Amino acid sequence: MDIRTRLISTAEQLFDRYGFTATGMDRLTQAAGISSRTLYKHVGSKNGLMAAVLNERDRRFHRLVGADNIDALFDALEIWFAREGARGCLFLRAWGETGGSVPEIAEAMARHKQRLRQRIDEIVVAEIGRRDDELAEAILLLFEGATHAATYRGGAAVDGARRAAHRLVETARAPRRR
Amino acid sequence: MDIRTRLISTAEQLFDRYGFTATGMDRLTQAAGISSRTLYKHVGSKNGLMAAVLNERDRRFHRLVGADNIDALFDALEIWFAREGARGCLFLRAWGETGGSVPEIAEAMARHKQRLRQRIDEIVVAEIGRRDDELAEAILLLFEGATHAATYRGGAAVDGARRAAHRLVETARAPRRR
DNA sequence: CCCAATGTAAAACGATCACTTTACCCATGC
DNA sequence: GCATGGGTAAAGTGATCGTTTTACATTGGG
Repeated sequence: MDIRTRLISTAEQLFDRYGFTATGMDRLTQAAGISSRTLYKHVGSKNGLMAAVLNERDRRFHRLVGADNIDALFDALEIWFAREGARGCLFLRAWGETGGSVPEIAEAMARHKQRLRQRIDEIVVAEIGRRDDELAEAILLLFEGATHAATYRGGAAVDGARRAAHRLVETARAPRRR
Repeated sequence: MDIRTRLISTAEQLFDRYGFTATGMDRLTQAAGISSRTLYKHVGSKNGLMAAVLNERDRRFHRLVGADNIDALFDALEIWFAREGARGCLFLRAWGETGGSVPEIAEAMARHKQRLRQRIDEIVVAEIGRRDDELAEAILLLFEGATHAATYRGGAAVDGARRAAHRLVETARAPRRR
């Protein structure tokens, strides 16, 4: 495996499991099986590594969440949690641990969340045949909620989010008479 | 002001703004205006301080979220964010930064989330006159989603969650004929 | 009146932090 | 046939980490 890929992948795992600040560079180089000199040649700094991890995760996330309907969206989330565990959104965690003051990290998070919202917009159009900002916002909130509630409620959180999303889609499809 | 109260209150602010691990004890003692010896007499350790901060926050949170209807619930969240800013759930952040391996912190988070779920159960009963686990779960997810989405979407996230919750309450009040 | 409690200031603890440097190894390619 | 690029190991950088210690001030109650 490519050395940079291995570095970023092991860093992602350690950051996710133990936190960013709490994970030292020694532990990181040892787990990745590379020297610290090589690490700094590749990513420049710890912040650079964090940003690289986030950008790689964003790519991987959107490769998985590629479908165009509600079920596929929450199925993807369920698969993700089954594979890697649920410890909250890594982008928000990185942003929080750095106090929002590291530009590369803040930007990575902003990009990720913006893309997520776009994907949900597309799903809404595929589901009800037109744009609906209120519905998209609600699904985003359910997705975000499931991401974080899954840390303490497990997979049931994803089920609940999927069901609620379906109900909201139904009311959006056939708006109540008044 | 009582010294312990001042300590925990300033610690809460610093932890929230800059992260737990990134906030050193020196910075903490200086901001609180106390010596490190006094700090350790009061809370024993940094983990002890973190747990104390979380437990105090839980008390404060439930004092604010004391109402028994949907609007009051999300109004409380909006007021909270206006007062203190939105940087994600501090309980989840503490749990994540410590890798979930500090018992006092994991327990503080578990208690907090359990109480939140109970409060929402009560709100559901007050709104529709009976228990409804699916509805309560959905509202919890919207609340959790708003808490985290507000970090990057601002107060609009709370509005969206409130509207979605109202729609779900409506469908639960008058279940669709089939 | 003084003892105990509670606070301060400041230094020291060893460990660990992110990061750099020094010195060396070993392929590949002109 | 040797320079060069990319890697290693390991020591060292000064700073900062959480925590403890030493020595001293203040104050309220028996």
